[in-house]
Amino acid sequence: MTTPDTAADAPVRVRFSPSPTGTPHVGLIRTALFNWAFARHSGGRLVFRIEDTDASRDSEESYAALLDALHWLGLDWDEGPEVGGPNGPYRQSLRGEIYADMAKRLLDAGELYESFSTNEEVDARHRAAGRDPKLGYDNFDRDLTGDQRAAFRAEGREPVLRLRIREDDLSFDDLVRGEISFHSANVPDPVLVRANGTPLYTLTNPVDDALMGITHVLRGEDLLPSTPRQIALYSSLRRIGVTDFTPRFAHLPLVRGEGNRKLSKRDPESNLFRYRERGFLPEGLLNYLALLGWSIAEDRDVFSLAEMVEAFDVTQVNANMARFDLKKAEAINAAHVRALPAEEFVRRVLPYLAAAKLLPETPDEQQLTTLRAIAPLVQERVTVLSEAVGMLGFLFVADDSFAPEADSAAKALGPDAQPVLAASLAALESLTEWTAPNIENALKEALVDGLGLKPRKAFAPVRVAVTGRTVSPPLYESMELLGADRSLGRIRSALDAG
RNA sequence: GGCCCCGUCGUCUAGUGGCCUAGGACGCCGCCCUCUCAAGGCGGUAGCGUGGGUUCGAAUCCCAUCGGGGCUACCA
Repeated sequence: MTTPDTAADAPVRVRFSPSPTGTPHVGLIRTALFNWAFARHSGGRLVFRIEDTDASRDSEESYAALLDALHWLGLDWDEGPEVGGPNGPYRQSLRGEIYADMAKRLLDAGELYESFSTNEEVDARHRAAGRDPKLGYDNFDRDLTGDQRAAFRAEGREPVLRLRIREDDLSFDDLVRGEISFHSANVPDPVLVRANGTPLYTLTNPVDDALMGITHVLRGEDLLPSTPRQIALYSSLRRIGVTDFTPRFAHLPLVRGEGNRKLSKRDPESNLFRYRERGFLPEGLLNYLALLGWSIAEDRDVFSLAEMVEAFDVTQVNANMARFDLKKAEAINAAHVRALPAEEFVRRVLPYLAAAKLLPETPDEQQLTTLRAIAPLVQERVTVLSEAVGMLGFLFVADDSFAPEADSAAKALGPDAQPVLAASLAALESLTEWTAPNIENALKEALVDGLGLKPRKAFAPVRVAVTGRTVSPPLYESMELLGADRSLGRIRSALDAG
């Protein structure tokens, strides 16, 4: 293997370098997370770089979305947009001069060459020689003479710049997969600069990694086939003195959708912000994403980011692809929701209640007190924060717009419910102290002892009358918080409706 | 087609030659608890793709085969 050595004890420098196209994808975030965890674990630095060299696909909205995503998740970076750093600018669209200069140096040194062949010509040559036309570029223009190049120019053709791959063996030792072998015969000289003079990813990515001193490249497996030509470019950059080492590579398994489906950027299932809207906790989603290819211990899968940082080791990452399983993601998230201190849960759930217009942006003390009291009861019943909206609606909705849900009413507020509601009302009206234990005793006495009903039958009508749903937080506590007047009022309404 | 990667319960995984008649988690099923739903507790379901080697011994190493995936742009 001829992989050049990495500077062995150089401090770790990793990077997250997405292209701003579309909405942030969960697979992309997993890559960001692993880079982040690797940097933090090793005490290294994380560079955040935007690879926007394709003006036709990149957008400012996507750029903003990327920043929004990382901020929300709490994944910070040491160099890059917003924080700056010694190797800026960190958007490739702003680094045109750097690439132009680098391309010139490489061209002057003979590491790049002008290529005039059209795809049709390459294709025709393959066919004429009896080769498979799908082989790709045939390195035809490598040794064009000055006269030949001038002749092409005279035809009005502008050349692309290709990398002259000199080494035969382009193998490397992948941190997650071990040795991976490529022979240059299968790696055509790649185009690095377009005919119009603008640089391609094939140039900008390795050049920036070199200029920014990146020691480890952690990225998706989809980029594995581009590694050999990048290694070749590194050799060229070393020869002209731009860098003196080649980074180590780690190709992370791809994240796929249900049923082995490809998780495309259009797929709603892949849209990070969808998880935020549903009320995933950043730490919950990140925990789940970490599980896609990595595990912290044999018998454990719920952990904090700090614990992940402590334990993360990229060489322990699994090489096979992982499917995104929403059920498990929710289960992991639910565990994080339950682990939240009650006060923190309140703080986190507030925006969701506000978005649903259940509470104002800044609730009053009365509302906060109620929310704090019910929080522990709701916390263990939701998997995502947005579920709290449906569960807490009955407490905050205005009385004149309160109405039991149709399904629930049909199930529990039929004719049979009338005597139950009447008995409940009678028992509760005589209560002097409106507390959960008293409510419980009164209802049990009236319904279970009095009417001889099974508990599960007995409380359903009351639950639906008061909370509007067959599924709610515990009934007695809910009624205590709602207050006697409102609770009794709702029972009377249900009675009248029947 | 070519090149490359991958192959343990349905899913995510532990496993780096004996600790494995394969462990955990999610899901699913049952029971317990119980005012609904959760949570919690207990139990269950289910897997080393196949065929050859190597070895006293293989989920672990090798080969083949089958299967899955990625790449194959003047996208990234």
